[in-house]
Amino acid sequence: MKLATWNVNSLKVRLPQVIEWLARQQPDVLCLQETKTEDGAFPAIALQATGYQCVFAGQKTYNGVAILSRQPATGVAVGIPGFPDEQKRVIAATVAGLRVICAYFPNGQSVGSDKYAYKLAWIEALTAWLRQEMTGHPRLALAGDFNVAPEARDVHDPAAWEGQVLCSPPEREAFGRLVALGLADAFRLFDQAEPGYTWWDYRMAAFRRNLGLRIDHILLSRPLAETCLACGVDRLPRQAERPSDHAPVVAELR
DNA sequence: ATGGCCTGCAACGCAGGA
Repeated sequence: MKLATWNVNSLKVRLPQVIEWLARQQPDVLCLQETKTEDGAFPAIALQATGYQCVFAGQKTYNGVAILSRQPATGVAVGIPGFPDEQKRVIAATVAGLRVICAYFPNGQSVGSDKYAYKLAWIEALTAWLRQEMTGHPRLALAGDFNVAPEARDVHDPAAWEGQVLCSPPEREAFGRLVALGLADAFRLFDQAEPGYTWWDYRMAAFRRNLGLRIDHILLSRPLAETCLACGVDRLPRQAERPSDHAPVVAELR
């Protein structure tokens, strides 16, 4: 079972790359973020033609999440219960006995901003909900763009990023509370030869210089972590023409 | 040199991303 997550930064622009990537990687489940596509315009037919079913929750211009899967998705839920939010950032579904939560965490813009406060409140609400969700779904995966680099080693220049948004102590503590629910960062289950950056700025030739951050993650509940065989970042799509600024993260489960 | 790029919307520049 292969589980993946990819912030595509517009599904409309990236659809050919997504289809190509599905054919090459053949994941069982792919979580997408920043589809920026209203539900009526979601390319479900084109994706079905590649052998994937889709559940999605989108809006115009911003945000938007989807779960693509070979097997049918059941128990589909959109948003965080009890946290009213116009922004389409969460979709959950059960696929082949796996509870998959696909999430696009708020960016937070800058420390101390309104968007930053929203980000922290959003993560807190997600955490409270997942605490409940995990009791009913022991085999649970939280995959997506967390917009948090958990540790200094997840940042190409920790000194420059110190205290900045994506790296600030409150964000990292919020990430820690999520992990403390009993979730494991799949990438860190293994000794990694690479830093595992998943995002590089479009500017400054950041990808070529590997000036990246590891902000996209797959967190696994303990029963799932025990079955995890590998986890890594596929940098290939970041080298494409008109790439997303994020690369996919892939976890292999037994 | 704190800006450089990309996307969508709708307008010929803006917000937002990270």
